[in-house]
Amino acid sequence: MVASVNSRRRSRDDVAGMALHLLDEYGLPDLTMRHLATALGVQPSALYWHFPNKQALLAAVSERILAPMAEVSGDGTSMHDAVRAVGTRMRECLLAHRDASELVSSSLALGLVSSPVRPRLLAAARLHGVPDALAEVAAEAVMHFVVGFTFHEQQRLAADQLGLLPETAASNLGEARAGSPADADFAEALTMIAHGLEVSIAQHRDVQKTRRDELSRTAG
Amino acid sequence: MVASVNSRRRSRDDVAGMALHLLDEYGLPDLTMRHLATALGVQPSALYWHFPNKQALLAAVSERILAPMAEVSGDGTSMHDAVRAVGTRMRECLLAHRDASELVSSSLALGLVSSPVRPRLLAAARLHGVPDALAEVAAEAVMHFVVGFTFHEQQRLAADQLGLLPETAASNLGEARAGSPADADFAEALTMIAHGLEVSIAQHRDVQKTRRDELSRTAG
DNA sequence: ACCTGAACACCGTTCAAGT
DNA sequence: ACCTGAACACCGTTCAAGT
Repeated sequence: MVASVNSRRRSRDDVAGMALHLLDEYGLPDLTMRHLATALGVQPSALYWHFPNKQALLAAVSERILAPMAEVSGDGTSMHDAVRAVGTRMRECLLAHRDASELVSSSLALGLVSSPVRPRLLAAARLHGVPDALAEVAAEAVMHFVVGFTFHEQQRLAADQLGLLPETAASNLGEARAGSPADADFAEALTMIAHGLEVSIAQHRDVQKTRRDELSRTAG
Repeated sequence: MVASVNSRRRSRDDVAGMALHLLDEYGLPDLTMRHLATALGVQPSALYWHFPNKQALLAAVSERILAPMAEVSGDGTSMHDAVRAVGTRMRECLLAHRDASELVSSSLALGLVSSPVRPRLLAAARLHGVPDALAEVAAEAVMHFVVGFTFHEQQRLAADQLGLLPETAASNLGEARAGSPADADFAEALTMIAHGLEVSIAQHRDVQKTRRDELSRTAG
């Protein structure tokens, strides 16, 4: 059923690629070393030549899922926009693959994959003269919110697809449509976090200014 | 090694209680139906009289972990304080038990346990005349941030305990000390979210006022 | 009402040995 | 360098049968 069961040797990338394919097709619970090996036309033990263990394999898959994050940068008009752009993009990455948020959440928590939010928010901060420390705090808030929100969202989607809902039904179409209510909730909460960052920046500037004033007063 | 292997019948609560005990003692990966049964002096299949499956059992454990949330209420001086109080309390609940955030995260995502943040923030909102919708959005942001942050924090702790760190070492003592750097990061990010809520509230009030003004203008 | 015994259908991982 | 074959030490869950 799945292609490439011929006798050619597999590369590390082939393995990760097939794993991502199986993830989309059958979901995380069925992404087992044994199924993956079968799909590649190989014995399960063969996978351990390419990856030391399953978690390492899943980390490689996580990196593929987050790859499109490279395309977004915080070069917007403000930190506010950067937070929204990066957060929105990350949710898109996670929604693009089945069970991706659960997978990425664990890779991130285990430290096997680095935050895709942090470097982009740091870059934006430097562009706008905002201290790194504030960007780091915002990056944590954004990343955890996005992963948590999308995890919740995706788990509900998976439950729906198993036909566990009573009335409203699976809202048809596996793909999340553009105007979903979750979209609005997500956007609102993300905006709230962005607002919080702006307040923190303003407070920081106030403190700086007060310090300067005191300094010039004692000096003058 | 673990008590209560006598012949008395077990209640649902006994099972959940022992599960929480095993969680603290051996961690989530070793919290298996078989280990739990052994600790209770019972066959694995016996557990399925008390719970339909493992996830339901884990949901019961999650509820025990979150039980202390009942003690906190949003009756502080402001919404800002309510957000901080509830968020801080939730993190304390999760840090009080090994691997608790991973466990609770999945129960929450599966919808087997309801948000402990939502009702408390809603209560606070009513007290302060803030619309429910804003409290709901804030509740989502706070909950996901807290769970995500603490998940990350706890996973690092678990890794440390397995002696996987090179230098700084496991910062001794399994218990998280009061002055940990994670505490400060957490507090800062939570404050940022609280600030964001305040901005959203202010914006809402502005919109309301503008509407009232326009109304009285067209009416007068 | 609560539990046993036995089975079913799986897992991830290791490791000597092959090519 | 890359993979096979076979095993090890596990899982969650079901279900007839017992008391």
